[in-house]
Amino acid sequence: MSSAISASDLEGVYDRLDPKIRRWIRDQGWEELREIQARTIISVLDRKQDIIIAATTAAGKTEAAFLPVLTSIAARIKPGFSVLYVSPLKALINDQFRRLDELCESMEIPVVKWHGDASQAGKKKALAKPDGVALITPESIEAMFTRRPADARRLLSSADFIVIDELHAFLQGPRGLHVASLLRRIDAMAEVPARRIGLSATIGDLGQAAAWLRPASPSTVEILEAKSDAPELRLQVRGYVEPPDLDDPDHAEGAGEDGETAQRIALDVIADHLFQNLRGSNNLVFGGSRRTVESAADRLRRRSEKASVPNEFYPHHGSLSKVLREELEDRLKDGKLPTTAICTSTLELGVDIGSVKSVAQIGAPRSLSSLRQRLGRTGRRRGTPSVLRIYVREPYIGIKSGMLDRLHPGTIRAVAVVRLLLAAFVESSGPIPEVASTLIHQILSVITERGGIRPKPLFDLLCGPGPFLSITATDFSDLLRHIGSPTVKLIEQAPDGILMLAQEGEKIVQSRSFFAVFEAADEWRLTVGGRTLGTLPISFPVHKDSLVVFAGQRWIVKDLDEPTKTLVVSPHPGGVVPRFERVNIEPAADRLGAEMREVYLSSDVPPYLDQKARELLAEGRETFRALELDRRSLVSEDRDLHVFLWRGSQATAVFSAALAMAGLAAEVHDFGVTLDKTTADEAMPILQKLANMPAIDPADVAAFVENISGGKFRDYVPDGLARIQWAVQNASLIASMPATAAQALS
DNA sequence: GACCTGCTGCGGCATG
Repeated sequence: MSSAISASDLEGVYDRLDPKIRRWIRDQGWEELREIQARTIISVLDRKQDIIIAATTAAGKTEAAFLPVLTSIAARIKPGFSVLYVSPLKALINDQFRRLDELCESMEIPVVKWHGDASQAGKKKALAKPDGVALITPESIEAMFTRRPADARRLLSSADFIVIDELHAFLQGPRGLHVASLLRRIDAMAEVPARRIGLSATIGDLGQAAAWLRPASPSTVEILEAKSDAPELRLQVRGYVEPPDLDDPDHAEGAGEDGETAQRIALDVIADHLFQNLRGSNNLVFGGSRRTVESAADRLRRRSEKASVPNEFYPHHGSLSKVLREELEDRLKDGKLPTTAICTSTLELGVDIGSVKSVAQIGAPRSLSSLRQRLGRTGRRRGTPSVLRIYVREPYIGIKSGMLDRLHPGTIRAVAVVRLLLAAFVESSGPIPEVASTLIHQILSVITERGGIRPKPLFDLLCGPGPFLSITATDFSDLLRHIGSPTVKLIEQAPDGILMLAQEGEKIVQSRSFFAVFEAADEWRLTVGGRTLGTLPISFPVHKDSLVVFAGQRWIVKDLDEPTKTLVVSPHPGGVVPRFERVNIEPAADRLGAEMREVYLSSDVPPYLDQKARELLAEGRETFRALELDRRSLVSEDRDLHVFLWRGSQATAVFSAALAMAGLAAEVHDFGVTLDKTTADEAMPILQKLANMPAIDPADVAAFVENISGGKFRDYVPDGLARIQWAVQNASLIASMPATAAQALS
């Protein structure tokens, strides 16, 4: 629900703030409140609903929320925290603490950082006299519930406001389910449930966000959207073709031979361009994978050495040690030395690194939500444009090349993504396969918190409107029976019906790693001179004298200690870029698939393409026309059959499951699916049958999905429940399958 | 042909 606030309402808003806050505002040198701030002040002070504040990164959302929230709690004397600020990142809490501490000090409102790295002293003080604002992570709330339940009630149950920062980060994935469940449990303890305020920059579907924030009554959530004047966007899409006879481009990337004699792969040429254009200013280069980040950082450092200039290019990703990452973040924020970070998605969210001159992407992105978040890092000062460069790598086309490569999907996707960016499209969130796994986590947590609980109150506490709405009472009792069975032993039931932890459950809950709903893999720790550089996957083959590229430099393994999983390394001129595992790809929305088709059908040549990208676009369109893909969807190649669907990754996966149900094994890709050793004559009757189905029972399709359950506790999820959840979450996509099959036949 | 995120309580010791 959006509310109109007239100009006359906005007058006098400033005077409604606490005098000490007004003074702080004057001290900041602010001349006026932003409109979003004024509107939030009115909503917080005059109304009672929950609020979502959707505004660009630099719009002052946090202040918008905290100025009226602090005004409203200034006179409170009730013990317990008045405000909980929940953040997905510790670093964000530290940034926020710096901004809030001074303001709150003048109001004599205590602020405490409550996360794993925060000082024990601060937490102890808050435990003794809980009051004011707590800045906390979801995992620390979980820890409080399970390790000190009495304190959790005392500290959390009387909050007036719960502020959720980076709300969009919680709309997807198991961690979002986790936070939503914790909020529900906090409400259940409270006499009066706290008002919730969600802060976010990019949200594709505000209705979805409102439903997350207040599941029982989404329509009551007030949505405050800032009309932002987006800065001028300067963008370029650059095309690169890998050299011929590159059997294994990955290996070539890893080997990093880019001397004059060796074959120069696309990344070498991209590195030249980055080196020439980014030196002298602060920039972010998003590499897409840790491997590409290390490869690019290594190349850029060597270019600096060769040119005898100080290196300005440093890698940043999740496997690098905190110290190395913070050194780079400080260097960016400080702004004294020109700095370019080559990063994965680590520098996408929140953490304060100041404004950068440009953003580059190696590889066409798939997520508009991510891309917008990344772009938000540039053009933050008034009058400065946002600068975006997308570098696309395409395989060399020879006689043996397949038609999917000849369609140059990377180039087409880059154009499609830019078109959707300009159309202000942001994807909404899709199914979450970790529902049942996360419910098991919360069942263990509540039993630990309460010491024991009967099934009915447990169901009422966790299920119903909220993250586990799709779990019925029957599903729930089936799940309890399964995890209480003698073979699983997570829980057991006393003769009086009370559920308690059993042997395995005890073990899981006692571990420190219980608090997070996501898993951490076993890793090697790389050290040099006693200093930790970061971690490598345990599967990376290492032995004494192995060479490795890491943290943007080259190393040789001097020693390895198996029990502590430590590698001692020292600098070395050679090195191989490690693989960091994983085989998934970033999901694409339905709209992106459709937009790619539009790009093929259009003859428009966007001015932001460089010469090579123009050629690749033209060649891709030529292939599209030659294959008559404007008119047909089934194309045979050798003994395989391609089915072009032009849909997103989830719809394509569901289609593949529907085909499996009909007896056809399919491989999924960006365009649709490929049927191995199948002719069009063989496939058409099956597609026809699918197209003619008046209704498909989702359960029938679910039966053919592999690896159907996800999450940390997936091994404890009964197969039947996993399939029911998949069917429920994908019901509307499944219902669209006959139409999709008919489309493929037309 | 992916990425990211988080962490208690206790004993023992040094320091102010």
